[in-house]
Amino acid sequence: MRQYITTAIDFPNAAPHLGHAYEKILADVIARWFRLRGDQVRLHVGTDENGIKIQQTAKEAGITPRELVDRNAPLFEKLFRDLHISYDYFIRTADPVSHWPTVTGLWNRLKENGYLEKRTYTGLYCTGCEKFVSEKDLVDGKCPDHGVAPREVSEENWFFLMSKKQKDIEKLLDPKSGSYHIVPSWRANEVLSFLEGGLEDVSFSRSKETLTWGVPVPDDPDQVMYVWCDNLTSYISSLGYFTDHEMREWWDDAEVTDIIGKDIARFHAINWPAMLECAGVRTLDRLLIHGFITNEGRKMSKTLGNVVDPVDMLAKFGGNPDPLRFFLMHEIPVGNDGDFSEKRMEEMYDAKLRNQLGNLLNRVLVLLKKEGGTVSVPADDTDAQHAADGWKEFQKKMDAFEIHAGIQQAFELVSTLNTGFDHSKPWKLEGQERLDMLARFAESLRHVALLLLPFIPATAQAISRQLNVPYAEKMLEKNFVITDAMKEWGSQKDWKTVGEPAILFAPLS
RNA sequence: CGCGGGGUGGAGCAGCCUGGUAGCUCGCCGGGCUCAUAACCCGGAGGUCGCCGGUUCAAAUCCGGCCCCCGCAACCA
Repeated sequence: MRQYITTAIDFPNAAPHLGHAYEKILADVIARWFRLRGDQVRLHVGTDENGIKIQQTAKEAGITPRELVDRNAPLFEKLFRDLHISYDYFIRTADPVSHWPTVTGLWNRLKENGYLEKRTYTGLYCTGCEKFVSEKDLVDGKCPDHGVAPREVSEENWFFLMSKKQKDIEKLLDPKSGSYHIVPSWRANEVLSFLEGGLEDVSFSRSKETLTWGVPVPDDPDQVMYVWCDNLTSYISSLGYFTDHEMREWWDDAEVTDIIGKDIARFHAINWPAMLECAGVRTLDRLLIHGFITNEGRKMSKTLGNVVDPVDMLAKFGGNPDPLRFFLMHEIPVGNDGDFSEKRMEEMYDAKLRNQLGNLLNRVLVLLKKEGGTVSVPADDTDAQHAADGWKEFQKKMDAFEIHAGIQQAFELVSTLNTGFDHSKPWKLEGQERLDMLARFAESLRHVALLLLPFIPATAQAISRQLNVPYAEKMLEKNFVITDAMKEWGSQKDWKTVGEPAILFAPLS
């Protein structure tokens, strides 16, 4: 099966923060899981570089919008690489070559199909908000967020006639019979109740006076495209849609999953499929909506100055992204908001990664090494059944996008193994009995490493290398699949010896 | 009646969809082990699962009502 995973493209008016990191880690874990189960995967990330806010931020900084995005977009790309996000394509919407032709193509199709209309619109416009505001939103005649009075603006804009799509979108999102599914299902409520209120037409362009930094509207030199037509279209521009290098197999013949935050759920659930349908492109299959991350219980915001920099979190662990990946995936149920706390993260690092996982690996390997380091996993029906049941349960959770439950299961197994290790006291056993017992723990750890592979890939490989399992070197390749044989107890007949034990996670100084 | 989420031992959270011994991390008290990264294991104290009512043999879980907190709507993922 082909899987195309799209994520929200990020706004590069400033450096990335923890929220950006969270979404990409979540998407990456899902992408990795799909690959590991044998799917072909394409993971899409990028930056949303057009718009008035970029224009303004650049002006304040005394640079051009181009300079601003060229300075910030690489920060995102570097962060994603440092976080081990296995993306396949990084799109930049200010790129006239890779992005714009598709946007123009989509626009033309919407227009040809009668879904775009030019209208005169008069209203109060706040440049800070980049939108028309209604009078009831104002405080003392001023925008409450920007403290300035909006000015009355009358201009001609293109509108996307989304109201025509009310019935179609209702049908598409119907929880029972629709083809577009929202995960987790409870997140659909907000979208569905918004739909009940009736869809309105959407402003799709701005006059060139207010917006210069964006995609030009075809055949209308005074108009520049507004965010949604431009931004959402990145998901198919990266596939070359409406150009001579279309990769339709990644859309038409793939399962398409869009991963985004709750703030923009409405646009991705409604506007995007509406646009696609009107342009004659098939709609997507799944919308995964994640929550937001608070810092010590408080909303992260630039004004409060409590934004967590993911680069700091990487540096704290010597550049290893796994403690952060582990924390975010283990602590935040998919869809829910989650709280980040540096103290809590340190606790979890010590308790789970260092003391439970790292220490277990070490005690097994050290004892095995003392016996010469040979491994021969004894056949055992009970062990085999446990392994099979565990994998079945794990797959069920992962396939249902209960990512947190998947990683938690892996760590429950680690905990069980620690208990079992103490109870079976292999250090007191002799000869073959001792070797057999240790081999069982080594084999269990082999399974643990495979379970952890989507979440903390570098660590999973490090464990497998120390164990010296035959496939260890291939685990991080994109075509590596967890085969049925690998899930089977004692299946690795070529696995004869273990490698050198080494500290997996060092104490934080 | 704008929309959504939440209220579970000292702290932070899971469980609720698919009712049936209330679980996890940290902290506290005591014990064990000595293979291991001052790590690991066992036991204990601490909970009227926000409140009231209903359904049921059985409710943290389902239904109704109420109280309180937070977010969105209105820069920020």
